[in-house]
Amino acid sequence: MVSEKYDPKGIEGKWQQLWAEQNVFKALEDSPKPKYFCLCMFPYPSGNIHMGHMRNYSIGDLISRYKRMRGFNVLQPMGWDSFGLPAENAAIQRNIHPRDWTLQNIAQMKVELKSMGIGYDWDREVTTCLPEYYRWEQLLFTKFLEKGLAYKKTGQVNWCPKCETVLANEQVQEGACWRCDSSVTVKELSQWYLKITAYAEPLLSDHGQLQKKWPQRVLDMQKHWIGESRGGKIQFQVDGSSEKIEVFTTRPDTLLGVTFVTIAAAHPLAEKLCKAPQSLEELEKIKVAVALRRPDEETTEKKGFFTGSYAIHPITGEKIPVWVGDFVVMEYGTGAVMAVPAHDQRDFEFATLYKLPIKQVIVPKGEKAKDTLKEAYTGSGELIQSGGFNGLDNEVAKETILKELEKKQCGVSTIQYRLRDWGVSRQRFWGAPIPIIYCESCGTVPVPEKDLPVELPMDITFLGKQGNPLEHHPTFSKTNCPKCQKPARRETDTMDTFVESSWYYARYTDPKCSTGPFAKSKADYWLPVDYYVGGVEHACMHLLYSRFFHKILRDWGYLSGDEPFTRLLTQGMVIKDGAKMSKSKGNVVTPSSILDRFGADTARLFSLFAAPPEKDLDWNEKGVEGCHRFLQRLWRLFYPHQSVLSEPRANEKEINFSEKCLVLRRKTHWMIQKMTEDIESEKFNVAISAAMELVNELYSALTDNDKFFFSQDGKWTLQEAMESLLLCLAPFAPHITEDLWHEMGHKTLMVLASWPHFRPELLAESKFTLVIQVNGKVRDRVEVSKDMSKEEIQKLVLGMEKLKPFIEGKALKQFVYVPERIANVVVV
RNA sequence: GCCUGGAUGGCGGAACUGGUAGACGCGUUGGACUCAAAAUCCAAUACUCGCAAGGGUGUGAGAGUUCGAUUCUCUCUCUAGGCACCA
Repeated sequence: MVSEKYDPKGIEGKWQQLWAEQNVFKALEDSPKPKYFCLCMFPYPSGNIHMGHMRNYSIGDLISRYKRMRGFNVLQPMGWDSFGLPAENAAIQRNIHPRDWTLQNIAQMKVELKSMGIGYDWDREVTTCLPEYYRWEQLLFTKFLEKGLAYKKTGQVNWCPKCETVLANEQVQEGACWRCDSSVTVKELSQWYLKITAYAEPLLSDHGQLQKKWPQRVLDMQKHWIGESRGGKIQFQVDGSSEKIEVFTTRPDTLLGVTFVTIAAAHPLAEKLCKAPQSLEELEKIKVAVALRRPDEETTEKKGFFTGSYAIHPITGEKIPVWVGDFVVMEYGTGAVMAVPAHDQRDFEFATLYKLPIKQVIVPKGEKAKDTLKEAYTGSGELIQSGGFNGLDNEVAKETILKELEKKQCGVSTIQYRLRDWGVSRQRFWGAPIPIIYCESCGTVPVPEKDLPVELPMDITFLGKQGNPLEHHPTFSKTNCPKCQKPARRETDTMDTFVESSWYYARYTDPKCSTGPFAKSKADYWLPVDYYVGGVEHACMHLLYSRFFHKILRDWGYLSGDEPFTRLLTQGMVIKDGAKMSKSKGNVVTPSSILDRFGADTARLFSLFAAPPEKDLDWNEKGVEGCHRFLQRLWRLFYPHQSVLSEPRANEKEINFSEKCLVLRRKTHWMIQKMTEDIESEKFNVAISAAMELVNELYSALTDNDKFFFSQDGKWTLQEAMESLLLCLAPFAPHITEDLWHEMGHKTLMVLASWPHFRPELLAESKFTLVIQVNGKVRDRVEVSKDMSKEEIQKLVLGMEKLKPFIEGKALKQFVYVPERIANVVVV
């Protein structure tokens, strides 16, 4: 017997246990149903579940449960992105091994997740800090090396003095470390890189497959991040030397407007070209200034100097001066630009400052060159002062000129990307060791597969400074060369944690595989992920790296398909009092406190109701209470009628429904339709409101006449409404609905029930509310029959008393009638 | 500066392909129940003029298209996120 009071604590644990005992969330590959892989971005095990997690997983579980009810074989796994800095910080502060700290946190968070009643297949749990996971990542790294897609490069890297670690460009935000916010400095280090740039083109072009299924802004952000520029590389011979300066330009059409060449201070030829007096000192000054420049620094006046050397224009053969400019960066393109001051604003400013010639070569069609330019003209037009190219449309000229240069073998059309290779070395302990051995005779040798994994040692001391403790470990770095067996040194750098999260989704398809990262058959069955939910902050890093790995794994034959995630939902942050919840702001509300007070169903319902999923959610205690109140209302709708509701349903055909029942049944089927559509279109907050409307309507029916539900048709109507409500709310509030479902007499678990079908014929009405306007302003409304013709409607409307003051004495200009909606009388 | 979103009551948010603006929830007010309170139930709730009937105004601002615009077009303001000497 159901108790009078809704007691979430009493029912939630009970059903969670039953679901677990009956293994309802276990995903197997031998189902006749179509597969559905629903995935939420896995958490970093920081200690406790926070509101962002709760929102994320409520969305994922809603989709998973909904799809299961729609007849899909659903896989929803959970795991732990468990390498990372906080574990090392904890190790330093508390003298505990990062592994122990991490595993404790995982245990704690798992308890919290379970108390939320999320339907995970826990048999597929993946923990990235365990050797059974990272050994495969190490294997993949050796494949990268073998395929020439991993390489070592010495260069300037971002160095965080506090974390004592290298940061990827992507991890530097406004000159500060993305995690600890310290100012980032520059340091020379030898680093491992993965050649993501080799996949720039497919990463960009496969966006076509994601259109409409991923948020447009994520696609846009990735597109800018990859930053494709089409243009050409053009060589300028250095006058009196065999050296060539290669420039990259997107505007080969302006080639005849080149009046000088500007190179970066870090350009390899810079020193050689500095022939003018004092030019070497100038070079040094600019080098230092550029090196100290912060990424977020505002651009001031451009600085530069003439080197004393000249280059030969590839078309005209003219001698043009070579300058060094601080605005030319070595990292992009070729580190040298052809300066066209008339058609590039930066070149224009530079030329104006140093009084260099400005030559116009493009003018709007039919116009002539201006006497003086106030700024660069970057628009389109036709070529002038360009010899044989005169009169050409500049878009056409781009190709024509490049072709001419190709003939002369001093130019080629290319595509330049902004994307840079992915530096994966970290001078950190708590990460997957890079499986490399340095041998004095054999050089850089990958650890053979049979020796994997390279495991992290347990006996380790954390100082909190002096970089990676692995370097100070007595034996870790000491090993023998796999090739020649001589003593050799093991790499002590570990991998960026983004490497783990780049392929974890695939590991879920075969999480215990001990012969490889996963079996291809399993991956082919489950992948791609059908629905991926997580924060938009991962738009450019995690989501790009995962796409890169997926293409790599496809090309190496590990799996099939071009893209890892078919559909992406980026959920907003959880905000309180106008700011993101954070410890420093002291505005944190923990999910566990909400679970204790209101239960999991309320917490989940509120997470889904308070805002559309992609928008920020403002945490509001009163709103939580409102959701709790709704569930209580649902409970109380059931309780007084439990004897009626638990009776077996009669045959619908034998019931003669009163008008009142038909109205209620219409609302029931309207709700089913509305909720189905709204869930499909990710408007979860609106879906919930439809259920609330039906509950309100049922309450009203009861207030009118409390004996209503004892009549045959009333009872049937209530049973149908209640059953539909429970089924539709099941993905939002699974415990209370499961409980009431069983109270209604069902013997099987609701989790496994089918989603209800709405009956269109019950939604049909013979009447509708006609809105009557005069000159576009609403003046009245009237109930009319659907089978009235336009003429009949017009006659009815024009004869209406209420309209008289607005139309009398005026001429009817037009009568607009939109069937079943609106009638507009236009008078003048 | 550039790119992409967004702007609707006191608040969170609804609104089909251009067709009743404000669903649903919160809050507020009033009522019922109660000795009383809480809880619950019912009702009202954009602003404004009016005793009322009824009228006027209203979706960031301004224009435009239309019988009719929160929705489409243009200009602008504010705001969030992303990018930035990218050749």
